[in-house]
Amino acid sequence: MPRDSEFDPQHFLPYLLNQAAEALSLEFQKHYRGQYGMLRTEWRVLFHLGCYGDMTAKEICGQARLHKTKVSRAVAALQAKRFLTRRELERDRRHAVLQLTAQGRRVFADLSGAAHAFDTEVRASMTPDEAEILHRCLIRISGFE
Amino acid sequence: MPRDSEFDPQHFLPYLLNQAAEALSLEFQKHYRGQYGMLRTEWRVLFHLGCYGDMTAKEICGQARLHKTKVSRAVAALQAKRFLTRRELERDRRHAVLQLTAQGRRVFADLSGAAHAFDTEVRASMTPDEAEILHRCLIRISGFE
DNA sequence: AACTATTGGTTGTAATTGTAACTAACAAGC
DNA sequence: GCTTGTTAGTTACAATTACAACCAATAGTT
Repeated sequence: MPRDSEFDPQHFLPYLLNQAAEALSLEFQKHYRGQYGMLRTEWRVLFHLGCYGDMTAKEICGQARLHKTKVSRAVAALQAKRFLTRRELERDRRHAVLQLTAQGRRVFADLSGAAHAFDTEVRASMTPDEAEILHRCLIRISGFE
Repeated sequence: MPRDSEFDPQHFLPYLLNQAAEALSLEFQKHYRGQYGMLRTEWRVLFHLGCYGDMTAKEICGQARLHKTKVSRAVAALQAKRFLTRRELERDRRHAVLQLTAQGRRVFADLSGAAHAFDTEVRASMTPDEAEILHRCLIRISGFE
């Protein structure tokens, strides 16, 4: 019996958002973890490289809003799995452009297909209007503007 | 330059949700972490106890959807901080009812006030309609029904 | 060139979390 | 009473993450 039905965890946005995010992430994990033994950050890095093309670790940090140590370790893991290669730039050897291998691209194709299907399924529980508003709110909250 | 503007991380719900949840959680952390040295799970447990009254760890697990080990550790930490006490039930000594101390209630009052203000501020970036739809979608996604 | 600052990225270590195995209390069947 | 099964909660250990210190390459200054 709630003492204060006006404001409880169910109405606190950070909390609710966390619950929802957790629920979906746990569900989708099966695909990248079960099939390819990847961690969440690895999947994200792969997703970014597949969607936006070759880029450096730094660029991924910015785009995906991931800390550089997380990206660094994810890249090392993806490289160990032969999903990507790194090519140092001649003009500045601090940078290394990351590039999916043929195998990496196959994995990306598989997972992004699964992601699309998953996304479609989740959206099936909403009207198009709701989906659009949800998207708009989330973008705004994330601070992408 | 996106290769496939139809489907990218920005349109994948688990991803977007994660970004949004992360952004808000990081922001609100300041309150419970900075002021009271609490961890996220500790804040959640405190929040639940404050909102719903005394209950056992098991009940918190169900309500807050937290694993029992997380709750166990959070309770130990909150107890060490003198924010709650545990009272074993006579009829079944496996259960222990958790109860906020006077100090715990003060902390709860402070933090739930901050939470309310924070929530109000976030909602200020949306129309009431948007807020309501967002809430509905998140509840649905979280699987609370 | 030599000196300092900055940048891209890595690594070490401590803190946190997840998983599974465990303990203690109770319940049910015999 | 003695097994066997369940349940509430804890603990041990492995996996993951965060934070800070670090290294190497480059840029800027003198």
